[in-house]
Amino acid sequence: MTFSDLGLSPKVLSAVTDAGYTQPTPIQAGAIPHALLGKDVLGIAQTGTGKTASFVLPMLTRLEKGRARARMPRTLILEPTRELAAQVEENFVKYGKNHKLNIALLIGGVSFDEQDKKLERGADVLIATPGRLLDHRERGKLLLNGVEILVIDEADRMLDMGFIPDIERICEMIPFTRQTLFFSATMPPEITKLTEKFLHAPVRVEVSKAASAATNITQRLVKSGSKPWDKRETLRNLMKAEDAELKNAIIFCNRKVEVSELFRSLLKHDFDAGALHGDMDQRARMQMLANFRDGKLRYLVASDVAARGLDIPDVSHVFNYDVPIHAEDYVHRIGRTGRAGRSGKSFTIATKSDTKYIDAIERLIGNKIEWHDGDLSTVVASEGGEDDAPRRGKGAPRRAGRKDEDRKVRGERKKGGERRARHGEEDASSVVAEQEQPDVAQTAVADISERRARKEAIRSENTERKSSDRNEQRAPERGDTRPQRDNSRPARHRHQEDNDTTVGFGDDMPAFMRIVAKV
DNA sequence: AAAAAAC
Repeated sequence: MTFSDLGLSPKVLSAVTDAGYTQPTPIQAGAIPHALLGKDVLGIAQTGTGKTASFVLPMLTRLEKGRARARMPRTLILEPTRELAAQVEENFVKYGKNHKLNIALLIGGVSFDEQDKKLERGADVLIATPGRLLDHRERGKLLLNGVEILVIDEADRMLDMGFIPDIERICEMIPFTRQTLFFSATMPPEITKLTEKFLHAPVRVEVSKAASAATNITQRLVKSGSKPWDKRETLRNLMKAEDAELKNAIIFCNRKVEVSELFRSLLKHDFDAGALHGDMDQRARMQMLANFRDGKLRYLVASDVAARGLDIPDVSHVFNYDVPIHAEDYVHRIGRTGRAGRSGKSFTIATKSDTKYIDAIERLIGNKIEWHDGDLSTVVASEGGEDDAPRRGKGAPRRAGRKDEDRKVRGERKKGGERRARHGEEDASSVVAEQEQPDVAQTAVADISERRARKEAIRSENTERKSSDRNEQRAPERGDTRPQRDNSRPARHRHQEDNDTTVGFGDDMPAFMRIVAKV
């Protein structure tokens, strides 16, 4: 079976060939012929199975006929996260290089202006996260009754994220005559109900994933004391020990604050690290990811926003700074390494309180994970020692110093207990970034949240001048999860970083995918 | 014990 057997147009085939692919993955072989015939498809597949191309390629073929009208996109792809949406856009650019298509990416955290312009011009392909899409519609900038093909991607994840009501609303805005391509890794009852409601006689294409994680990933548990400084020290030792083998690594934390804390700590220890989590402003998110992909950053500290779907080829190591609470996340996280049949290594830092989560993970993958250097019974409670601490006065008692340091690493945020406004994203910080690094502010997208933040900053300056906490919070800080430290590098447009292994097929096909393809 | 997503 080759791509030329699937019925794709010459333009699409040529782009696929240029990208170096000849053999479709099971999901592609199963879905593409039906999608080309205009049938609804229910694809049950994980990310990394070549799922994206299984809708991008037939859509491109079908889009060759007809033209888009202003504000009336011809196709719509819904994605749960901004990064995934951007990644799908990259795929359209890559495989649509022989087409003249207008592609619009509607995601939060960036300016409306550019998105409006693209809608106005008429989008052949509209890729969106649900919130921003609905926002545009409510502003009257978008009509969905011209949509011919609707793609709902990662439906089960949308369910986890509470997007289903939004998805239903959007589905109801699009004519019945549309074609719907629906993808989900799992089929919980809510998702089945959704497919019954919105799909018409779908062809079911299922790629079963082996229950256990790929065998080319070496997995180890690493014992650690449970205090943050213990865990950071454990991690650093591990990173140093693996240095020779380590090309690049993603370090997963369970919480966004932990991402920030660990990131700052690693910087302090001169590790070449970036950070990625959902409360960072969009420019910083994009830039961190691009820099990591380009090899400008060796380590990426991330929340589970990076656990699924994101295509970062050739990560040599995954470290779980925290044991994931949901066993499934473990499989997704370590699946960021060992791609393309390469070998990968994953280390999971475990403390005494993690045992029940480890048990659940081992049950899910059907295997015991080996301990790297003895199990938790040999762990000693932490007392004193050096961590991130810069030099302190001699007299300072060690324990207190540690805690003090820990708070320092955590940043001033802890002090005032102030909480950042939810929708201001990283609020005033982007203003700081702008003042400090005008070059980036110029090249970066004009960010509406930045303008809001600026207003917010001015207002709080007027009303809360007395509060030193407040002022401190706005002070520039090197070790923040915000873009400051990378601002010296010009922002690159996402189209320029053309990873040639964006879709999980060809030589990037994980072993588990070859197992079954039921059509 | 979390994360994600509009402003």
